[in-house]
Amino acid sequence: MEIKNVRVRFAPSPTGALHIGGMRTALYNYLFARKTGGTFILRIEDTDQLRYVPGAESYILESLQWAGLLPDEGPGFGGGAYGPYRQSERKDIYQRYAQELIRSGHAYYAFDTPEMLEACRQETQEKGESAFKYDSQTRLKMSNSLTLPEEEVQARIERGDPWAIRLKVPSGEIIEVDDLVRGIVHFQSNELDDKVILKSDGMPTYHLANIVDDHLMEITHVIRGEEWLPSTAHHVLLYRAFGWEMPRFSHLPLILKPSGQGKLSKRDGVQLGIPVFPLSWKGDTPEDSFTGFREAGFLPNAVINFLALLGWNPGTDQELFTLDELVEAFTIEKIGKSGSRFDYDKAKWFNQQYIMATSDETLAGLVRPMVEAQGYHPRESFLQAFCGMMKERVVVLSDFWDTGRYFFEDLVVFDEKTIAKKWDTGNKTLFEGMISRLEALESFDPETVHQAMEAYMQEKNLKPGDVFPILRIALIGTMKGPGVAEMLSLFGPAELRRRLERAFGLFDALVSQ
RNA sequence: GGUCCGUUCGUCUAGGGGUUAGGACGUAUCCCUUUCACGGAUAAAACACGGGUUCGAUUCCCGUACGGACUGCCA
Repeated sequence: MEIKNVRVRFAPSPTGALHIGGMRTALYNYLFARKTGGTFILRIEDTDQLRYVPGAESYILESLQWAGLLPDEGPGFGGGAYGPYRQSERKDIYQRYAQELIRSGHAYYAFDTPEMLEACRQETQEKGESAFKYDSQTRLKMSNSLTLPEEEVQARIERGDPWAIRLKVPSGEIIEVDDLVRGIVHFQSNELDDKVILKSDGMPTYHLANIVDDHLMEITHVIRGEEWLPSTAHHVLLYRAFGWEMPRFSHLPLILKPSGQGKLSKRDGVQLGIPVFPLSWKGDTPEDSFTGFREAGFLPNAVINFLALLGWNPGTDQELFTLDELVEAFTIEKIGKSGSRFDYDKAKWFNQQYIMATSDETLAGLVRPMVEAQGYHPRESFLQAFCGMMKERVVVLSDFWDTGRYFFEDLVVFDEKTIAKKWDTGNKTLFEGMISRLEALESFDPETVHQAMEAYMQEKNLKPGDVFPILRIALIGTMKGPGVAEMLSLFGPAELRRRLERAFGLFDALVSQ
């Protein structure tokens, strides 16, 4: 057999925001392409002008960019020999091939309007029969170029009557699909309906467009969602009708709702308050607007890592992967067959792991806009040190501000219970003595600060429990947070005196109430 | 309803004719510790059911149940 270069495509429809499941499909295609030294192609399937949503295509591009899954070919990415990559720009190509199918007897004109078909469906449903299907059993009762005389067909077409082209599914055949994930799947052609392949508006349906493009673009492997498995039989028929070689198919398991049943939908995101899209999307209505993983404070590598392991695993205990490591480990054979539930807790865990592994400098760059949006402009060294001591205490990027805001602003609320229990106005002079001692320090690194405190505490016969909780709350208002010496070091002598004196005043007021 | 796909701890999953059925998230407890986290340790927790095949099935086959996808001139 001829060995061809692998060419795979990610073919989303620009009907809205790109779902996280689509993101995973893109990822697996990307990984397979990189692993095999092949080509990763982006194709925009915009043959449905009714469902077309402006901005969706750029959303898809931005999502892929954010995730680091850049196509080798696609709209705006070159690869001229195979373009264009938007199906709406390939209309005439599909029409040519549809005509070829008519000539070879594999397809026919159908004049039945959507309204008439709807009536047929209604009727069978009311009679309690199984759903109406336009197939080898019923097509001779409908109005099409199989039942109408040749002259009538011509007359209708010339008159401008609307028509569509349907695939003429042969009867009595067994169709075999050899799926790389699922093995061999059989279909009886008698069960298949005569799918519309060219719509009355002159656009192809997915079925035709997908086969023609995959052939013309020399796609070798089709990796797509499981929802396509049932129509793959039609696709096989199309390849046969054209006499074209088929790509290999791999149908990916679905991503399921976090709880309950069914596949993950955008509704789950808003209902549970969790992101199910890579980036935020602003639709026409609040119900059609979503927060993305990026805006929820996730790092792209964490999302990629999480997604990669949802339905695939390398067969080892490794959980953390760089993109390059994923490429190295990825094989289609290791893709699972059953649907995977979307586990947001696991996603957060991945994010935390990635944040901890990110340098303070990089983190500061990500956190700065959030802090500045609040009106604070910390020194870079301060911000970096802040990120360094907070990064193992946050899960998403926004936590840096949410749980660390009191490093920038003066506290207005503090852990009153602990203060009521621990604060003794009479001890204030002891703390003031400690402040003076610290101010006299030549070096202000955490280690020196800590030693000075220990020495002072020993001198004055103070216990850690009498000192640390009070300082901690006086500094940032809460019992949660980095080590006290670290924080003192971060603030430096002047700011530490300011914060402590202000807080002690607050404590006095509280206790005297 | 019909067609197709699937089923190992709560979740993501490894494994595969003979295993104490392994790991991770989450949960609980403990250790580390000035707090919180991080890190470490321990624990509870799974082969849907019924028939075969076999000396032996969680693993192979067939049913059943359950779940899912598809069933548009949507993709």
